[in-house]
Amino acid sequence: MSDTSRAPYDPSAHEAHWQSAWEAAGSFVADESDTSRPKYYVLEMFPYPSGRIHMGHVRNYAMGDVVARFKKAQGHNVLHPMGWDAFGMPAENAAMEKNTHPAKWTYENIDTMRGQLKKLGLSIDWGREFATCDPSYYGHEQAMFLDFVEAGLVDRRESIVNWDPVDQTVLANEQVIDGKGWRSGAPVEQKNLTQWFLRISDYAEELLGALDGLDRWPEKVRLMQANWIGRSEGLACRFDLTRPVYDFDALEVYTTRPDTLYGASFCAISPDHPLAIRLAEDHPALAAFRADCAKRGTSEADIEAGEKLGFDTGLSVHHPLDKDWHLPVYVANFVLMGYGTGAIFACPAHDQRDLDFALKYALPVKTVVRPKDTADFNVTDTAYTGDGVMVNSPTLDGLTPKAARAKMIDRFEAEGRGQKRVNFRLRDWGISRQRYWGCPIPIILCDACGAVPVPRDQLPVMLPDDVSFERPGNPLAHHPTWKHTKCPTCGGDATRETDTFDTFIDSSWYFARFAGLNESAPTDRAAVDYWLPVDQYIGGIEHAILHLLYARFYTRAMHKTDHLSVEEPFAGLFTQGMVCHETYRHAGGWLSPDEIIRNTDGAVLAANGTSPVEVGAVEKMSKSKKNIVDPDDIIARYGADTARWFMLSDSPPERDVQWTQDGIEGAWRFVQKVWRLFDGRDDEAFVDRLDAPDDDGARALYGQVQTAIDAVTRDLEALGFNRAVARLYELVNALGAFKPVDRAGAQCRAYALAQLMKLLSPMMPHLAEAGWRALGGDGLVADAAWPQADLSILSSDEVILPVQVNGKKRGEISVPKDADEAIIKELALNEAGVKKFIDGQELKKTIIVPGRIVNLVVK
RNA sequence: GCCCUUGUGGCGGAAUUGGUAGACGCGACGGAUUCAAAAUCCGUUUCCUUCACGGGAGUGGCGGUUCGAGUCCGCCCAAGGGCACCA
Repeated sequence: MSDTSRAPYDPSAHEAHWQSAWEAAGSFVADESDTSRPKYYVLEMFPYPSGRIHMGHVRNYAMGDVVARFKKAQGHNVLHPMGWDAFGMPAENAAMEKNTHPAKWTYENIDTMRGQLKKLGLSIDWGREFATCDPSYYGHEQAMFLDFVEAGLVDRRESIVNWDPVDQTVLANEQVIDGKGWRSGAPVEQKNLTQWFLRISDYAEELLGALDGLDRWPEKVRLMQANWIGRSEGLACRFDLTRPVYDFDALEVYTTRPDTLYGASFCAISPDHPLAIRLAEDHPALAAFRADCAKRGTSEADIEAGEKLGFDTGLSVHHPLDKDWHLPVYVANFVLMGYGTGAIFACPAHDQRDLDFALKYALPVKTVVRPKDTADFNVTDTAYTGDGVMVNSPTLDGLTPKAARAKMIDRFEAEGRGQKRVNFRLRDWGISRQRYWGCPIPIILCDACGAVPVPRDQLPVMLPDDVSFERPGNPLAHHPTWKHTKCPTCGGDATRETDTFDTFIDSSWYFARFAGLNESAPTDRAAVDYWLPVDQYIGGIEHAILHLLYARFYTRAMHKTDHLSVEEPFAGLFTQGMVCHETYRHAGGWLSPDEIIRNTDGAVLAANGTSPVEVGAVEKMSKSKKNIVDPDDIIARYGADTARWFMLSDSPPERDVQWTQDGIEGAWRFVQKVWRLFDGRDDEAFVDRLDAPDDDGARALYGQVQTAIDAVTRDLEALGFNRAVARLYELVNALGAFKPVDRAGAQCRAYALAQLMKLLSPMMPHLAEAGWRALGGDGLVADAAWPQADLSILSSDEVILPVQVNGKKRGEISVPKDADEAIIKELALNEAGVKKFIDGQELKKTIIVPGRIVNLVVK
């Protein structure tokens, strides 16, 4: 063995080399015409081109890359594409702040970020890259929208939006801060605009029911979607007004608790209910109340947790089951117009919101459900919402609430005074955005003909380049010529729709476009039929509801319009956690990690001075807190493999991970440790297959290799990257400790190293290639097959069984694998440590779990 | 307010799903190597008790089921997430 200690591993000398080698070999080019292998589609949520990649991207794409490389090694035909979710507000904000064009800003960012991603060594088929702001993408999106219009999937109607009167723009909820526009500071108005909607609510039942089939989705995401869809069953019925006002003679009420009708106390309508609006015209006090409600938050959390406020209209309604029972009608801030009918009857005893309201306005509280096994029960300050027995309710007493609900619905239906109704919380998807940097809605508005689709041969409707962001409002609407056109139907003067699509539309079908870049249609049918559904989709939990639900709906819409044949886009979903970092703060504000110094005594100081720094909470990396580590800096210093390895180690992938300097240094040391395994072993030939050696030491190493292959395979199968990392540490430690004493030992070591490189390759692809080359392996390890574990060697003839006395471990015995229970019992009773604890006591029971454990129960 | 998730050493976390709690990594401590340092290598490291052998306790808290509970059940506490135009 020659003494050929190598230089430390220098990633910059290797990584670019292997990246070009993969590219030259076409290792990651997906080929849908290859039917010899099962397909596997791995997709990570494509990034918004915000400027530079961040550690969250590194983590997300490292995980996806491990899956892609692992599946390829296992013999799958893998599709692993990448593109850009390139439309959206940040580009317009940049245009306003930096006086640059959104397209220029976006495409420059894409160039930067593509370069950064390539440096990570991801196994991506870059030949399929596109950005959603490419006309070649959004043109197809427009065509598909027209298909949706023809298929009856689209509506145009009025809807209320948050309107910033100064910026002349619609605001997202998150842009409304304390009722004011985030940029202008002007009080936000509620404005009615005519907008386009996709009829996702038609699919509510279907989208809910199909969740059950998504068995490779996190339970949490399925639950969030189910709650979002919010299916409920209830009764829709009329409460007649005791005296009609204007043209209202009744309230249409929806309730999920018809069983509690005899506990009714009052009725309440939403501040946005037509009756409330009409009444407010004649009653200034009510108008003021409505204005007050509009200023408060509209989110469910705001409403539920906030103070319940009401306005007594002075009107009353007949109780539907008792003409002489009159209930007062309030306008109440906790009743939502967008849900049900915007009018409720309230049973305070069995709904906390109603109870809060009733106590505040001194309205009656009548208990109609009592818990089982309680005789005397009356609600005072906590509503009772549990199961139980009906009381104080003629015809219902003694029934369960569930049975009472059914009985009431039957009765109302039989008497023709109401119907059972299934209601959903899910509302139609408003897709109009009054913004420039999005896909233009391909519609022409004509005074004579209404909304007319742009003729197909005029697609795509391109965004104009020459726009100005100096005036507030939508640049498309201000453009001197863009919107003026002729009506395709009547030929008269008409204007284009100046709204653009919600960018969630762009991300609702990009996975289908990746399957094949068809120039003449949105999808390449053969390609989408082959590749879809996505086998493993990976992204942030923040997309649990909207993006994933919209994509599920959109896939169904594409199915209906014959653009693809699946209904569910993502067969497997994984949501990874965030990358967090400590925060640092001193007198001058937040400091970034490279602006601080840690003294040997642990004190933290600002780098350019001695001012003490307060170490704050570990939080998601964000620009505002400056707790960011730039992937480029890390790659330059440690290389992509080290960065990837650290992002995969330590924390379970679904949980948040904390970035630490110690952690990245640990990963770096591991890289070097693996590289040192190759020191002084350049004489031995490449060994990829080996029978179990006879020599004890080599045999043990061989066994450890098999254990590692088996464990890493199962860990990667289950996306347990952190566990796979731990297994590889063990194998490397074993290899480091192994000193071959003869030729057979050296061969076993060469064999172990080759298997290690294959196991390491999905996570540290560059180092694995360098090691594979050092071993003299054929071709690229990226193209090598995944190893198969030979587990037969691990089954030894003797097993070690722990022995418990009364459930506490007191010793161990080594027994033949197929020993019968009498022998095991005999050995266990005589084990020295065990004996002490059973001496002089009566053995009451012996539990022997074969191959697992022995438990002796004494008295 | 409603719905959900998570609580294991100094830290990140393992634990074949009811069977030896603390794998693996980080940190810390001790040692080897070195003129010295870095790097590397070898140990120790849940807590309490004991000179030691050993013993006791222990997976947020309190109960329960079981021969056996981190794992299952009930109640409680704490932290985090979601609850309709950010992507």
